[in-house]
Amino acid sequence: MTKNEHSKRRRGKELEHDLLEAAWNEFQDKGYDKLTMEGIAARAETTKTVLYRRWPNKAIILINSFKEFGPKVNMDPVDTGNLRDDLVTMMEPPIQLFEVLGKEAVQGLIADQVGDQIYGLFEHISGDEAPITKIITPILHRADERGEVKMDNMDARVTSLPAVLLISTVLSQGMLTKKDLVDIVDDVVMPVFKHSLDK
Amino acid sequence: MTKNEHSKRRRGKELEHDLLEAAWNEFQDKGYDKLTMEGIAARAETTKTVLYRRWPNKAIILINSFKEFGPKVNMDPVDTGNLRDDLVTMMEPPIQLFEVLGKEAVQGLIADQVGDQIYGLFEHISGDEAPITKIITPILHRADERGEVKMDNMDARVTSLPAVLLISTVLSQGMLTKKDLVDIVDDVVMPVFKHSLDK
DNA sequence: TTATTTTAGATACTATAGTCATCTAAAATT
DNA sequence: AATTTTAGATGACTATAGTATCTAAAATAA
Repeated sequence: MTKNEHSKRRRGKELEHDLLEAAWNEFQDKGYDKLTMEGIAARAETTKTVLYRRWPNKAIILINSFKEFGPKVNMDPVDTGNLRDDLVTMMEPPIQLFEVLGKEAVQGLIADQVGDQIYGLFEHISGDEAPITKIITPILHRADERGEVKMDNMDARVTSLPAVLLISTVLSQGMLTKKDLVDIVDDVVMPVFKHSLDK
Repeated sequence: MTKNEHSKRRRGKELEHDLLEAAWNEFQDKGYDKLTMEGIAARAETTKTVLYRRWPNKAIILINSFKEFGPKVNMDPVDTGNLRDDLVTMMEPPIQLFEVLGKEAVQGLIADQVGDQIYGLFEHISGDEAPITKIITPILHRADERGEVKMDNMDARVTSLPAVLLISTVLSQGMLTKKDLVDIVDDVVMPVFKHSLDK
């Protein structure tokens, strides 16, 4: 044994905690592009093998470390009384996320194919459903009761539209502002959702 | 000189042609995931540096080799007389593209950040405009003249919607069928485009 | 307490991306 | 024909991802 001579060998939850903490600190110091498996392992005083045993790549590690060590982003259930404002409100937390993680990381995460897990960063969501589905479903239910939409006529392509447009905005602009949200909702999402009434 | 003893040193267009041909053949043999810069260079009897001098990565090389050596996908200007059918027709060529390149390659190209160049595969498009813009603009002009839309009220987010939805469908399903096109147009794009009339 | 099982840790390895310095052939210019 | 310029050829190099294998510590079962 060459390094770490005095410390006990860590295991299980304790080790996992230390690994994710190292990943989070490494990300803060280096940024997403310079975040490497080697770097994380070195900071945690272990080796890549230990990381790969748990997570398949740095995108997944960062997501998990964010859940443990990142700032808590408030994602309370929304109920403004009308669909349009519910949607805008629902889409605000990702802005905070971009502020915390930065453009480079968010684009990196999307490029690394974990864009659809971005909503999963806000809370622990159980089951196999996409996080966006879990969040939008109660909003649409209430809108349906008020007669604003007809859920029976809305499929996954339609209900996932807010997430799809958030992601494509970030990819094309490297940015996400409040105005983007409002435009997405007013110019695209609302017309599509309303269309569910005339079928 | 160790290899290639008998052939003249190639240059300029001739060399570029050979490199792209090697890339296309290599892609046909190995598939996108196993396509490597080394492999392409070896097949062209040269080295990676020669490739990197021209193109930054394998995604861009494949796109360029497709333009030279891939099958020609018909992308005639569309004019069915109504917006809805123009849109569906406009979106059909990508299906052929997926048939030729395969799921792995298309997802790879999108992951490698060149998804927005997919429409550029159908023809030589000049200028800095996104290819999708060039294709959809005349369609929207005619629709505007017929009173089906109001172009003044449509921004880039709206006009790029067909391309965004094609890409997100491929990413989420790894597939693109005629039914997808029809649903995209009828359930999403048309309601959004029509909405430009009431502002 | 001892034997067994599990899993962390260390080392070495392969594959690929991408860069760099240098050499040299071929084209362009004088 | 001689010289200069351009750009292709080459091998070496670094960085990182990801894997395979072996050793040893900790947990557990006996």
